Formats: sequence, C-alpha cells, structure tokens
Amino acid sequence: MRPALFLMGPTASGKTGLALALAAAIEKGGTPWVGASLISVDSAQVFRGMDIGTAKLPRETLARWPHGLIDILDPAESYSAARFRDDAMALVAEARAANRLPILVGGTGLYFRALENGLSNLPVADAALREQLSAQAAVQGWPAMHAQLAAIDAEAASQIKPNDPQRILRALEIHTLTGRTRSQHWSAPKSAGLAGPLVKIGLLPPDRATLHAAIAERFQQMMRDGFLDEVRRLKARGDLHKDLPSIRAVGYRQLWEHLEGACSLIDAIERGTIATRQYAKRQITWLRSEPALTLVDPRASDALSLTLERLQSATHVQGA
RNA sequence: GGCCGAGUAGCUCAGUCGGUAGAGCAGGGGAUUGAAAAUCCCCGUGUCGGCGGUUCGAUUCCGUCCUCGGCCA
Repeated sequence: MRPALFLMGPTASGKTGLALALAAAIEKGGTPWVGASLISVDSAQVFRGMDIGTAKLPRETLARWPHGLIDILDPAESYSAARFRDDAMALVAEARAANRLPILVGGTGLYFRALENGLSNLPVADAALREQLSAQAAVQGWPAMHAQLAAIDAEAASQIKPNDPQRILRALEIHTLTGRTRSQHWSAPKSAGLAGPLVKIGLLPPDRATLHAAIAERFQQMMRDGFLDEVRRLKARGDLHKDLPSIRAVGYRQLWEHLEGACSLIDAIERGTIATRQYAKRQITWLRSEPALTLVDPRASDALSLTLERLQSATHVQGA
C-alpha cells in the first residue's frame, strides 16, 4: 500500500502553501500517483459560512484544488474526532482506489491522532444528558461532580482535574449511557487507525517572534477582508450562540463578544490575536510530542523536495 | 509657576496601621480518547520613581527632587 501524507503545523505556518505546491508537483507527473487528494484536518474549516476567520483558501483556489472535509457542516452542528476519523478514513480509501496521494493537511492534533491510532469505542455525545449534567454542576460545582466520578471510576478521576468540566462531563456521560466506565472502555481494544505507511511532515515556524508577527498580520488582514461582517452574519441568524463549538473558535468568539457589547472592537481584535497566538502554541505542543515526525522549515526552498523524497522512500520500503 | 492626584511585575492595579509585596492579564511549561480553534493544570525578586531624614528597621511616615495626568494662573 502506498503511503498517506500528514502535513501538520500551527496556524499561519505555511502548510497550505506546501500542500498546494505538492499537489501541483504530483499532477505534473514523475511520481507513482496520478494526482493528490487534499483532505483538511481542521475542526473549524468544516463549518460553512466561516471562511475568513478560519483562513480557508479562496473560493477559486478551492475550486481548482478541492479539499475534503471543508464546508461539510452548518455552524449550528458539532463535529467530533470520531466523525473526523470515519470521514477521513473513507476519503483516504477513495484516494487510494483512484491512485491519488492522500494529503491530510491541517492543525488539529487530536484529529490527526484519532486517524492514526483510532479511538476507543465510546458512545456519541448526548446533548440532553450534557445539559442535565451541566445543570447539576451549576448547583453543586465541578469538584462535586468530580467526586461523583471518583466514586464510579477512580482511575479516570485521578487523571482528570476537579476543575475540568469537559472531561468530567464526558466521563459521566460515558458511564450513564453505557453503564461502563471510561476506564473500562479505554482498556478495551480501540477502533483501527489508518492502515499503510505514513509520512508525517511537521511545519514549525523558525521562531516564536516570527510566528507571532505572522499571526498579528494575518488577523489584521482578516479584518480588512470583512471578518467582522462574517461574524455579524452568523449572529444575525439568531439560532447560533456563543457556547457552540463553531462560535467558540478563535477570533469568532472575541468578535461575537464585541457584537454583544462586551468590549470594544480594538479590544476584541487584541484578544483575538492573543487567542490565536495561544492556539498556535498548543498546536506546537502537539507537534513536539508527535512521534516519527520530519520537521521542515516552511520557508526553506527545499521543503517541497524534502517531502517528495520522504514519500519516495516510504513508497520504496513498502514495495521492497 | 501654584494646587491636587498618580508613580509597585512586560501591562492594569491591590497592598503593607513601619518588619523588603500579590492579583488579573500578557509570557513560559505541561496534560489532552465523539466540544480540541475546546477544556484544564503548573510557573511571580520586582533598585515598590530618585536622593535625603526619622527609626533597630522605610516600599509604607516626613522633606525634597524628577516624571505623567488634571485643575488654576
């Protein structure tokens, strides 16, 4: 089986540029593939109508270079690592069947890991149950919920901090829905990860200061491109709210708060830029702990040839 | 020039009835299994504006100077 390619990197690191250059190079010929299939690994670009703030490629570019898993959801919906794994597995299989190189490009570390290693067999999220548990937490406080979790799943409780609403909620949800604890599920076999060889390329910006400057500049550009109007349009729908995964996205959350009158536009932009910086930092943390990763400087001229080389050798190893 | 207020961490500010100081934000490190652009954890020495005085001891009280606001000339 021919390899799949992971292009992983923080926001504003230049991974999209490399992905497109690679796709173009493969189309020209001289490789075992007839072309490339681009698949987005991005928890925010899945949403329709969220284009500017998620730094989606321009419409024309996407028309020329279609990406899988972009614009597949309405912002009122939620996506998940598990759904991503299933969707991406299908798209990779499709690409392979057509003798195309699957290029998975993006910055959502959890999604990459879910695809590579699979996930435990867990129940899907239950909105009603979550609401009920949250209401209970609002009265008792999360430490009390954590204590409740400790009574049924001491191991999970020891791994989860008493102030981590999301994970306490999820662990309780798993138990309520299945009668089995998170720990029990975790120790059972997981769903399969992506089969076949994998080439993992990590794009790290040369230094923190350069990355921060690029982020600030890009946020300003987004504002010039009409980011605020985009958020205004989402808000005008009336059915979205700031607790949705879509609206919690970096930049959207801050501009949404400004539109609610919580802060000035200047403040919102400042906070949005800071949030983007912090997000990029978390992405870098994921990258650094990623095994078998080839790090590439996105600005270096040999980024493309280096990636092709890695693909070549992964293909040969497989053939031999 | 006169009067008043302020000067403490990168920023905004608490505070010390005199025993050399701590929050939020920023920044750094870490965790991460159906919300992950999410959620959470850990990390605080800084001539307390300068110089003098009082005191065993001053960032704190007093004097003076400097800087920045505001008001008055």
